Amino acid sequence: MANIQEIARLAGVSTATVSRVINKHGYVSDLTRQKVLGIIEELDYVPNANAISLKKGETRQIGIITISFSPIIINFVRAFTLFAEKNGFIITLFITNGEPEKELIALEMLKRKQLDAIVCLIRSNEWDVIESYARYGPIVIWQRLQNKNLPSVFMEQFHAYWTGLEYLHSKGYRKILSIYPMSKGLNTKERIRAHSEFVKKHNLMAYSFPHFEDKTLVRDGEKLAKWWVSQEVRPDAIFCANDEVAAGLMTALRRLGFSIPGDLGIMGFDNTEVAHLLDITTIDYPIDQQAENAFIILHNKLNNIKNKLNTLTYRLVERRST
Amino acid sequence: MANIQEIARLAGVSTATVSRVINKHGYVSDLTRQKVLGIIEELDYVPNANAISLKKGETRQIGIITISFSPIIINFVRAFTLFAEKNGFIITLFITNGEPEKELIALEMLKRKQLDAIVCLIRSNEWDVIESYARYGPIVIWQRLQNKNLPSVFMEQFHAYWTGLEYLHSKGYRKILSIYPMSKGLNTKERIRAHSEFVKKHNLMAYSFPHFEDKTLVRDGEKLAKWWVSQEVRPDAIFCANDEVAAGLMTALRRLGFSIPGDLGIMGFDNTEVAHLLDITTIDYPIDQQAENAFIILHNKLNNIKNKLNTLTYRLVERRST
DNA sequence: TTGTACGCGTTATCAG
DNA sequence: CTGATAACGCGTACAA
Repeated sequence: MANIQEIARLAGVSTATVSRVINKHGYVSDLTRQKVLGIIEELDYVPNANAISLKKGETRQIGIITISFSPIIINFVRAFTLFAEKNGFIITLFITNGEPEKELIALEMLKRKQLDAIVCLIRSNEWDVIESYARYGPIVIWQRLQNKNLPSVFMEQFHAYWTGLEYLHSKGYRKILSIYPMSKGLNTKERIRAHSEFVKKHNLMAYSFPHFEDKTLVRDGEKLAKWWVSQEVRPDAIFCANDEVAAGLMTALRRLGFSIPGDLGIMGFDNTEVAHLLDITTIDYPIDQQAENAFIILHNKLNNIKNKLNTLTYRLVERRST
Repeated sequence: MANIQEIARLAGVSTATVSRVINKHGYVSDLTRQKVLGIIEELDYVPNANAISLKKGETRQIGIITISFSPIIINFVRAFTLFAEKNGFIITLFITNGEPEKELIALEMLKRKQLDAIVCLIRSNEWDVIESYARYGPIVIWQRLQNKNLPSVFMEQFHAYWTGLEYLHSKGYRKILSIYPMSKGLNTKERIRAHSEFVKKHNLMAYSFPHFEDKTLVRDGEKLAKWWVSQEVRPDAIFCANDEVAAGLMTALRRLGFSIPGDLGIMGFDNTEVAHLLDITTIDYPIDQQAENAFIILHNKLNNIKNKLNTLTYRLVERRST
């Protein structure tokens, strides 16, 4: 396959000139530029990416690690990809299925200079393992974490959750059940804290329900519907871990003939598409801006600059499920 | 960061020796090997992947292109990744969302030598565009296609589908409705052909239903349930485009109080996990072997060898939905 | 405006 | 068993 030297030879110029034409650096006369471009066209020449990477010490590839896909993850990836591509980066996806070795492949690629940076959405290895790779290139985390080597774009959820609870209270709900996402996550802890302080503040200790954690799927919501139906004393509102759970819960109950919000108030979290579709009250959680922040952090580290991050703000979106 | 020269200097040997130690080529005395390995360990050295790629003219990275995820695609990717990793390749996923430019990113990476080969599961560009990249490296296709530059691992579906239909007939079903997957696909055409010949053979022209295409999701199956309920003259069996549609259909109908297979026989296709889970009769479609074949084809082309492909065989899996 | 020459980090050939 | 050294293909001072 043709290389830069062949182009140079055929165009009757030096490789430096060809390089200048390709990269639009420095001065090249129009005549030689045309000449060179002609040959490039003719030979269908493209620069060898590996040579460039070796020379520049960067691949302009960023890896994104996740265990699997959920709507909010897809949104994050989509948004991040947009920003990255605008800046000439390519995204490589690593779906680990929870296997630590798969995650290590990405981490090793960072170490071996095949990746310039990594975004870790949902990890499979212990934090200290991931942290040990931070010296090889910037790694940004999505989950909440306090670690000076692993910046995180998490958004504090206590107040957002509190806002949701207060809203439900203002609508007259008193027997409120909270459904929590991943049990190991700090966000879950924050929500639990918000809920228990809320219960204390309004003196709602009397209404206690089982503790539901690790509920993040539509199916979880559907199962929840069965549970709700089977209860003697039912919650009058359920604040779901995310919009998917809320959607599963709502559709399952309606299918069984119950009325939402007549029989039960339902609230989601994240404001993903399904919440819009099914008219579910939810908390808008600015995932696009988190993705942009993730990119800005990496970009800053890569270029030793200090562009400002977006300040993230949640927002209650009132719809017709409450 | 440390490079091979520094290791050589510190170990008091030449870079050639260090390279030999790393790659386990040729002869190195135990003593110097230990010495070199010690320094490598000490400096936490890893070879720079870009330099190796440049030198060897290969990256040992294979790209997989798909529009999005479905269970069967996930299975393919999982299986392919297994074979690839066993042979020292890394997989990069390109999820295009149907945008041709995203697909072009992968294709361009092949051209620029960042990818050694590509598997195209579901394309977004026209075939001739994809074909024009075949000169830069092996590309294997999943969908059915006749093209000498683009080998395909598709599996002929006419007989498999025919087998399914004959099975339904043997169980006494006469009013059989077929649901088809992607309308543009050749597989759909094959299935339509099988169905119409089947109808002719058994003289079932009297029972005709609307034509359903592009049904591949659980949701599609659920909608189908509504349609079925609303009909005056109902099919007595539905041969679904895949297991997901079958699953959606079955669960929705059971939820409405119908009995499967009492009121309706349901048959899936692919034999993915959900068919096992819900006990759905289906056609086992050996996706793992297709994935392995895809890898074998690429591997053969890359190394100019001729390993044999698996011969693919479908199989009817009788369960309790018919 | 253009060319020369070196270095990026490896592997592999050839000589010792 | 080990060491020089020439590629691999490109970008870029520095010189002209």
